[in-house]
Amino acid sequence: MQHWLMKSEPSEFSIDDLKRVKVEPWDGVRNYQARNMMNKEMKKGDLAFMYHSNCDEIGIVGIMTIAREGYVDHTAFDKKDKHYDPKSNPENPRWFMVDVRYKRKLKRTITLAELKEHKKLAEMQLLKRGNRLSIMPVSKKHWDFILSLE
DNA sequence: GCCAACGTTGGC
DNA sequence: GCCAACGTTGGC
Repeated sequence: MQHWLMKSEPSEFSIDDLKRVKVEPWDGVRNYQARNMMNKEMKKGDLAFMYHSNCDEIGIVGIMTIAREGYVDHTAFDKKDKHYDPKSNPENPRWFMVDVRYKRKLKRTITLAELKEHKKLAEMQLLKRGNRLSIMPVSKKHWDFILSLE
C-alpha cells in the first residue's frame, strides 16, 4: 500500500466539505505528473493526507482513502467547467481522476511551518524548493513520523 | 498583491 | 530540439 499527499484549496474544497460528502471525485487536476499518479499508481485503499494550500492555515488537515482508482475526468469535456480542456475528448481522454473517501480529520492541523522544522522531513517532496505538484507520494517513514506529531 | 519557480506552448 | 513568452501555483 502506498501513501500520498493531495493538495486542495479549502476555499474550493476543504476537509470539512469532504467530511460532509464522504466521497468525492478528485477532478480538475491538469498536470501530467499528477495525472499519471492518479491513473496508474494510486490503488484502492491507499491512504492520503489532505493538505490545505493557499489559505490562512497551510498544512495537513486530515486523512483520506482512495475509494476508486483512476478513471476519466469528464469535467475536461465541459465547456462551462473551470477546468475545461479542449484538447481532451471522450474518444481520447487526456485527464484522469480518482475518488477519495473521508477517513478522519487530524486532531490539529500540522502546519507547513511545523513540517519544515523537522530534519527528518527534509527530504519530503512537499518541502523541496519550488515544489508545485498537487499530488505526491509520501514515504511510510515520513507518513508515520508526521502522524506521531499529531 | 507580490513574485519565484515551474510547466506548457508554439515559433523557428 | 531550443527557448522565449506566457500562465499557474502557492508561500509569504
